[in-house]
Amino acid sequence: MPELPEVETVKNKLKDLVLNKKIVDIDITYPNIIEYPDIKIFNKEIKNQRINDIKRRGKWLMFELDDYYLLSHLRMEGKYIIRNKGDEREKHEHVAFILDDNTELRYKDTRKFGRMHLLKKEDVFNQKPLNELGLEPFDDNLNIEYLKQKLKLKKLPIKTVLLDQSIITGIGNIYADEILFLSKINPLKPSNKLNSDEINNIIKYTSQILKEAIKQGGTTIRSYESSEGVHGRFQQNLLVHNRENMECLNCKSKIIKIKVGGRGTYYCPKCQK
DNA sequence: GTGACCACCTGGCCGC
DNA sequence: TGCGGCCAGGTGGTCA
Repeated sequence: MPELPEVETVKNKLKDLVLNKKIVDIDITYPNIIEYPDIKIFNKEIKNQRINDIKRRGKWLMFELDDYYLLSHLRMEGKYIIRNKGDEREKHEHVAFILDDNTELRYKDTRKFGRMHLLKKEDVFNQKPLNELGLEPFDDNLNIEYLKQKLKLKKLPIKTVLLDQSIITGIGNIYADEILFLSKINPLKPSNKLNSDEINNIIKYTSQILKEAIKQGGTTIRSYESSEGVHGRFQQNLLVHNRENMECLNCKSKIIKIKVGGRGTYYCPKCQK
């Protein structure tokens, strides 16, 4: 499932492939992917827009066009692929952006969870979905005062709160487990019970883990791979996630799996009291 | 305002 | 071997 490092990897890969190309046509076979605006307007407005840059905010890919930003969230299994114009459409390829060099940028999403928005450039940061996002993990403003303020009213388990994109954006289920393991915090601990050292550790390890994951090209787990079939290597670095019944790399206890807020959560009961 | 629950989806896995 | 049911999970919507 693409989290921040995977989206960053996709962004960098796509920049090599589609920058400065013009979208001359579009073919959408699963309209629900288009969240905003109405699909007829989307179809009309995106034509003849050039892809001038690709950015990222949290888990959102931002294609900077002439007049608009095309925002794309990959959710669980979304990926982008380049094909030649007219190549047979493969299963699960729901959107084809036909480019001016006789290639097509295709959005493929097995589970159809991904969503796209087309927003006027001047509006993009002050309307949904970007205006609801919290700080980037590498933002200098992500400090103990900020996080303490955000956590003090939250009684929910810290694992659940780490997944709240309005506080820190970009953390998903895999990296939340890893951050809490390194921070030696039990995922069930109520957020408002964390002390300053624990909050500091979360800030420190969030940045450290995500930076390392970006360096490794993200994590390839289950069905996720980035565009063009690129596999991330960070899964080799995972300390607890997906390691149920295996030995803790720190204390040799058994890693256990529980549900927190409905999410599969892995942790070491001895290291994370 | 907060928190719990559900829907969206499909493929993989497990038990029978 | 084939079938049915459960599970995976990011996000938004609804309801208490």
